[in-house]
Amino acid sequence: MAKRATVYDVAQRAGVSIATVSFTFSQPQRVKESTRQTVLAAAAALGYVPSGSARGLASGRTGAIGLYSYDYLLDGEVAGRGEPEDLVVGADRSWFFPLYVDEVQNGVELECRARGYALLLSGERATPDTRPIPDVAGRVDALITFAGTVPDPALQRLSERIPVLEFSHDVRVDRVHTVTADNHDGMYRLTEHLIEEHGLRTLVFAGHLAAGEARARYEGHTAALADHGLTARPALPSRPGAAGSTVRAVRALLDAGPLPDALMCATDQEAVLALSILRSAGVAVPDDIAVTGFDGILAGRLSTPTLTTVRQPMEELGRTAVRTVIEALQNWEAQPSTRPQRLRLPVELVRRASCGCP
Amino acid sequence: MAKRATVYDVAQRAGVSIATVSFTFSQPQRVKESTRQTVLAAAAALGYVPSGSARGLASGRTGAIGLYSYDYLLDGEVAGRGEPEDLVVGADRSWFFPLYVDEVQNGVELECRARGYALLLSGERATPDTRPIPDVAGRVDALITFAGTVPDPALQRLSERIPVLEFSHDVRVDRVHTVTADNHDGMYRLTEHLIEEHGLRTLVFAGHLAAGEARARYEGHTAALADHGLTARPALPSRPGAAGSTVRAVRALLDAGPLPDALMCATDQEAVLALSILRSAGVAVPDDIAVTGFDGILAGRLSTPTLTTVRQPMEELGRTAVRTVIEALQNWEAQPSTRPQRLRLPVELVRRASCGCP
DNA sequence: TTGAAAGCGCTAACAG
DNA sequence: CTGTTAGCGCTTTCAA
Repeated sequence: MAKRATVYDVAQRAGVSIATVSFTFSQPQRVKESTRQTVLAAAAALGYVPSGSARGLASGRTGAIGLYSYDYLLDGEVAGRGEPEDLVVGADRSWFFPLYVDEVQNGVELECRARGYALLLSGERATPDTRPIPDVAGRVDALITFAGTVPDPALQRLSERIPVLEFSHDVRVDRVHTVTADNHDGMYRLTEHLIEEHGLRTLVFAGHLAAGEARARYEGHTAALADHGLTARPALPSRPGAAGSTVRAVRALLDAGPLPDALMCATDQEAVLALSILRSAGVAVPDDIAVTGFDGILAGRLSTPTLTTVRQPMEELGRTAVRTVIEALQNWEAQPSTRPQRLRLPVELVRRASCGCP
Repeated sequence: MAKRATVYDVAQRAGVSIATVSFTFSQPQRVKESTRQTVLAAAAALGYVPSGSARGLASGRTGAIGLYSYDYLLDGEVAGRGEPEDLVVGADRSWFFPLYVDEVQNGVELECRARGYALLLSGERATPDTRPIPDVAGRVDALITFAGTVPDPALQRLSERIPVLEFSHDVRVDRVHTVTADNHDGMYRLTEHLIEEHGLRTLVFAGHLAAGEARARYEGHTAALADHGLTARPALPSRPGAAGSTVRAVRALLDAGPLPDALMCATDQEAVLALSILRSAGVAVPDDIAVTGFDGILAGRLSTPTLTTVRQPMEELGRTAVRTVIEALQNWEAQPSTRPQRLRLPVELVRRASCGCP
């Protein structure tokens, strides 16, 4: 409770100047051993805790990297209106935890830890009564964001001040680094697998094409179909996290007459939901219809049947992002004109039961 | 790249004082509408991003809560020496992700988000070349730690400066709030379940009794045994995260002659590992021996057989912690003498296959 | 409603 | 090796 001790208090108690106190902590070797011990003792006695704010202000560096992510409570369809089918299928976050973003975030955490940076987590708020983007941006040395969480103009501005990286397929802002998985290739191979190994012919894609990743996946899907002389159907609109939209997509499929051979979802989250909806509709997967996902989240291993999917190197995506911004940070003063990185990591096909594989 | 804009730049461009700029952001209603617009326009034009450090220094608040957790690379036995059995059983973190700490952290994140706080993540480092504890402590308004990550004297000191909460069973530092699950009760009931429902008699506990949680679990275990007229055996030393220790514990069991009826592990992490070790030794679970865990992590649902355990309300533990420190923060100035919270959340028995339940 | 001015606690030249 | 001295950018009285 006592007023927190400052460098001045420590300096006074140790009988030295505040500069010496500062050096004792920041550049120990610059201070004579005996002096250092005195200072350390004084600091300990006073319960001195250096102020991160003051340090950041004076040095111009915070030692933290920011991660800006989604608002998980965003899904008004589930939390708010509560459509019956949402409740039935258990569409809440905990049902799927850890999600794609959680695993990527885990990679970010691990790499920050390894590199000695603290990680400042923030994100969209359901109630936009605050302005958290500048809030977090002003407190970190570099910023990492998930696609779609920060508007382009804001990203643009921020990227002029600090290194900014977005997990996204698209390149929309000049100076922003991007890291993504090979969405096109993954979906191409998965589609090809269904066609060649399982002899499926009528394949339907469901996803939210406004998102760059999903669009790339759809393009991989249509490319594979074309290469095998098949024609693509238009994508069914469905959005991960908006259970209602996925329910409607699946229902549309059920109502449209004979089922296609396969339903290829843009994400595992949607696919697992689809599995659950199909089952409660009495449709057998994979016998009546094959279902696939994309991402490789744990929920796909726990589903019935287990989910065939494309696994992204989630942890590695996170680690790569951190490495990239730290590198950018080091070049920041030196060569401001360094080109932003545009990284694409390889993915892996995961054959499980939902496509008909054993 | 341009030197980042400050209040001075914005003030100059808007033709007002820096105080007005500050007010525009912090207390909009105090500024005339037209002035505010002018300031906002100037800020936007300059790409102004308020400095969190300066703000924190001046206001004395950071708007962030710190979470200090384990170093996941800590396990030298796995990463370093690489005992063969560690490699065999796949003892790395990703095998178990998300761990107990991850799910608790998730709750912390969610609640911080909901309450408008940013979350600063930090933790022990394998290489202790830095001093991250004060580092993070100096940058946040309140600190949450996992038991055992911060030495008591440090906790003591920090708790005199900011609200501190530890996820721990023990109360070792006066002013530190604690949140924990009911370890004793959970293990008591689990032990009772094995005795009453499955008729088991010789039960062995494995865990790291130096940890308060594990000790409480062991005590619940012995209490249940005593209440049923059975005698407890000494606990086998095993530590979660230190695969080698668990391997040795299980091996000791195998070498000691006839197997006991059950192996009750202090954590799921150890139990899942035990399952894997027993299987490779040709021992059938639960037929030859029952195995149980504690925590309720996802890995226990994926194991073969699935793991009977006690589930802690992990997300809720995290959320409760955040609520508690925020409340403490609000009382901080008002009534410094507020007693620290000592919370204990209820747990739930989860019957799965590894104890012999269907 | 706005401005002037005094810090907040620390770092980093620059002297000595 | 240590001390002096400017700030770092913002918040916050207190006046006007």
